[in-house]
Amino acid sequence: MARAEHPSGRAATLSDVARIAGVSLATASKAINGRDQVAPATRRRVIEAAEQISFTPNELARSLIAGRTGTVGLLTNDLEGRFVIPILMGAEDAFGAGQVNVFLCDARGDAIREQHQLKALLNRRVDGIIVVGRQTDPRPSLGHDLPVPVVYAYAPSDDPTDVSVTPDNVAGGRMALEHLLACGRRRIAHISGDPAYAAAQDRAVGVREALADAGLELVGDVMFADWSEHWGRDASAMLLAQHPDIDGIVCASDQIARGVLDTLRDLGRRVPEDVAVIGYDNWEILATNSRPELTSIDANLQQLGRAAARRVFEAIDGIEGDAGTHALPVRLVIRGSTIPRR
Amino acid sequence: MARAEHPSGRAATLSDVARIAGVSLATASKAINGRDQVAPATRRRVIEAAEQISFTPNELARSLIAGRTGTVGLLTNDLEGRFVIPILMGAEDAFGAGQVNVFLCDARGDAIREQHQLKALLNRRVDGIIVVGRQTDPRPSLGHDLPVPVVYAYAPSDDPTDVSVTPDNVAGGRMALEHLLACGRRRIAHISGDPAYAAAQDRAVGVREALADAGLELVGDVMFADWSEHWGRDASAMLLAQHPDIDGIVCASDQIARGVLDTLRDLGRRVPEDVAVIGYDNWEILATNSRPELTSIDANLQQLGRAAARRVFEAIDGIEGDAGTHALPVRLVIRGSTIPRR
DNA sequence: GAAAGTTCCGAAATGCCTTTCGGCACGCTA
DNA sequence: TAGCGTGCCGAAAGGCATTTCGGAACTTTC
Repeated sequence: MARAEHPSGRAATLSDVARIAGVSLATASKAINGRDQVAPATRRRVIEAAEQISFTPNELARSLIAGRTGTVGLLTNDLEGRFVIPILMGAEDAFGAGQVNVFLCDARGDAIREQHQLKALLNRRVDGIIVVGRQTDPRPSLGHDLPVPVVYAYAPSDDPTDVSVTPDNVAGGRMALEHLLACGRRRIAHISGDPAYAAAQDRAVGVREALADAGLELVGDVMFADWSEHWGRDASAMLLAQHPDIDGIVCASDQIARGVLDTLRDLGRRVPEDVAVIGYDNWEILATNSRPELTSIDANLQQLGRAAARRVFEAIDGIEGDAGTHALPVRLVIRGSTIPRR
Repeated sequence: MARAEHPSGRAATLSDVARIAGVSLATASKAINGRDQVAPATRRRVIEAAEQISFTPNELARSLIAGRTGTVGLLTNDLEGRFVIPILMGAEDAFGAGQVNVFLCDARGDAIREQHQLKALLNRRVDGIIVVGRQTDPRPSLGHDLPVPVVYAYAPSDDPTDVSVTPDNVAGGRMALEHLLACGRRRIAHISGDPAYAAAQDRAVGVREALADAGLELVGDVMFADWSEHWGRDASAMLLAQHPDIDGIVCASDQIARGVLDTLRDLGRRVPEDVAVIGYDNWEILATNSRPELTSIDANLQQLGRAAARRVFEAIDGIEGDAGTHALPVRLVIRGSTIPRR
């Protein structure tokens, strides 16, 4: 096994360094941490000694004194899903490599397990917690009797006095529709996902609002079912049978949009010339491999993660964050399914 | 902000408990940790006191004494990719919720950053480290002068004296081909991905071996380019133009297979009746949404993660693991692209 | 040359918990 | 009643690093 016992048999400690350098613990500590009250020559001696035995300060002991650990817990229920990861990356990014470390816990959707994880995190004295949900539906709050700040990301807390950050799905729906309008489309339908998801409802609201603002109406009703390609194929087939004159489709996910593209192709409709299609999520692997490539709404999840991390930071530093759910802006990524490419 | 200062202003400590219960620190510790040498009545009193002020032992102090922290570092370069997550889940799973916690670090492919992360992990005195690569190509070893055991997952270490676990790509290629043979196919081609990837080469080896064992030869050469749907579409178009009589295609990824299915559909070939297609990775979102659904090879990544965790465990407990790269079995997932479904 | 002021270093306390070991009190045996 | 064993509790050390504060050694000033 890749394990090399140090010569001493244990990791080097500060007193080892002090002994070798011929100074006291206190002096060694000061020298290494760059505090003054240490003569340059002494400092050099200490640092050399430290390097010699490759001393690294025990972060545990440090944390014990400092009262903060420089760790943050990330509690999720949806590692499998693709939404958590970018958020996690954003958070890790914001925390800065090496400064703060993230404890990752996946509760697998089990409330008991979540409690366990939470307790473990608190025992480890994390400085803060980010809770990442699997959908944008509100989730139960962890409560307020926790000794550390908590920020909810993606899925907001159901308690309005908690701090939550979530993507702005209404704005996303609106943005998608406005793009189709800008592309000259007027007969637009909306194929959505599972109606039980707040995300589906919110995006539909945005779509409707934008249409109303333009003095238009949706062609047919919003079509709800699930988030799959299958549904995208079926829904669009039904849609075109009923409304052959349609010229734009807003899809509530890229998967749905992929299905829609398939059907349109089968039916001989050209995209985007005959029908423009826009997806949602900007899941690159899907969006950039379709024919044509898929215009989509990107929820800026990495930025969401950064925002969550920033708020945790502020709270740790004692800055009062404003409670409530903060909807973060999304962005449009234009590809060939709405605007023809050479 | 969701932060409730404890009445005392700080988290409860063991001495608080002891004071309230009217016993000494030592007794309080014993009572709470279920050690004997404590009278039942005393124990009860202590536990009540602890609950009253919601005391939770400071894991930091504990770790400091125990010499082990119950934490493991997971060092990766590929959070974006889809391979790390199942491995991570498997590892988390094996470690058991609440027993061991995982520090997640993403080095973003930057060696400097990786060094930083590594150092941070060591400072935090993790008990072990799992290194997860982005491809199955060997990666540089972290070296042997580390005070904790290291296990490499997915991407093996380039140092054969390290412990590595990786999926068995040769067996996977073989398995894919044998399945096509079992389906009665004899004129089989292989569309692979980026030839620079060990995974692509290994799978091709397996395919060739299995063909040779059956006394057959590959139709055409192995086609290498990249892992995309685009390539799958283009490659299969070329293939069918040259070898119209083909009846089976092994694809080195599900993405490629999706492209192949598209082309076959466009050309009016029925799958699986005319041509059977098998993918690789068993990426459900792709495999179960295609027409027909895609038979694929699953690398059992979650199990890989568990195996890595187990080996780290063993090493922590002082059990000598056998060094070298361990290829873990993969499995076949049969769907409609090779066997007709009603 | 003595008083005052700098520099630099070290002893000790601190944070929180576990564990060892000594000792007190009680009950039992001879 | 003396002696011994047993059960229960507490003082103190230990793990690692930081910080405060007192003091020794040296320099400056008059």
